[in-house]
Amino acid sequence: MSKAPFTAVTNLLRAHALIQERFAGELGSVHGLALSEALLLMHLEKAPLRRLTRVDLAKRLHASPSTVTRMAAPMEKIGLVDRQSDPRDARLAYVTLTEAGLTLVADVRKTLERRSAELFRDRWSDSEIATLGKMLGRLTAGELGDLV
Amino acid sequence: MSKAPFTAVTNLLRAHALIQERFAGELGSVHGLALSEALLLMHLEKAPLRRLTRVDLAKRLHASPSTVTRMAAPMEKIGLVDRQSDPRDARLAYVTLTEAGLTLVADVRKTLERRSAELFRDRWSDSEIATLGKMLGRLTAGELGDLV
DNA sequence: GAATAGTACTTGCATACGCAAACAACTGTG
DNA sequence: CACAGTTGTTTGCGTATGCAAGTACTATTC
Repeated sequence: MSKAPFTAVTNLLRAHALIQERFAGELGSVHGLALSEALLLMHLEKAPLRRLTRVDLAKRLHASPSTVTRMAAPMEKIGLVDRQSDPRDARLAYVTLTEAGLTLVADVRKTLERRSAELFRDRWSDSEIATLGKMLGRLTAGELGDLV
Repeated sequence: MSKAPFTAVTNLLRAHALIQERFAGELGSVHGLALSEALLLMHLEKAPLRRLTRVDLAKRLHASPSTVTRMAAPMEKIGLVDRQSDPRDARLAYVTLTEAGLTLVADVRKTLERRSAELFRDRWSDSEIATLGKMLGRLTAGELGDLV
């Protein structure tokens, strides 16, 4: 009965907290966004027609639909996203990326990519980083919404 | 300019969400605890004298001292932890693990270890799990408070 | 030893979030 | 077509959390 799985899980929890700390500050001060808002924009960027319904967004963000509704409201107010309805299904309310949102998300992505690289800057080889990414990806295989 | 670091980070965020989902439910229904409360108890279990000040706990939990204060209150009410003051420094208010807390945390640990093992059950060799744990540990090297 | 600076804890306030309920619209079955 | 069940969205409510300010105590500096 090894404790390796438990070690991996607790270390993952700590690594997650580290990422939150390192990323949230710059994201907020430079782009005025929370990490969760940045993720929302990046999911839209990757989606066909650059739009997703609230429930699809919720699945990708691992959040509840109500959270997405409330996150989208202020982002719509400042013009990063827009609301579209579907002529076939009047229940659907797409969150769509605006031009301003598209511009911002490109910058945000650059910030996040740079911070991610800094996270591994010391003592990590390229192949180690790739291995880590693949292993973590295997844990969540089958989920939708890749951001890269 | 590779995107491997960014891939690793986003996959880690997803893996974290997966763990939250998988662990929170059973932890709540079986032991009546939130994951954060379980982590608090496990940190106390590992600490010398099985006690920590609120700021030390906050560092280990990556939370604010006020959060620890508010987390400890109900756990003190149900007898899992106790409050001790330091005769040398009257500012300090240790959170100490009670006997009941010690008993509970042993069960909680078993639950978490079992769930952790299940997370890797398919398609993971022992050495892969160990490698993943070591890599994640390297990211947070230098932090205090190992839970294993 | 008195003043200043730093540390530990608590509390008021604002924010973020999930759940459950309400509502609207779609789907399928008879 | 009618009606029951399902799905998408919103909103009310309770909870969790961080920040900033306040309080109490300790450490430092002169």
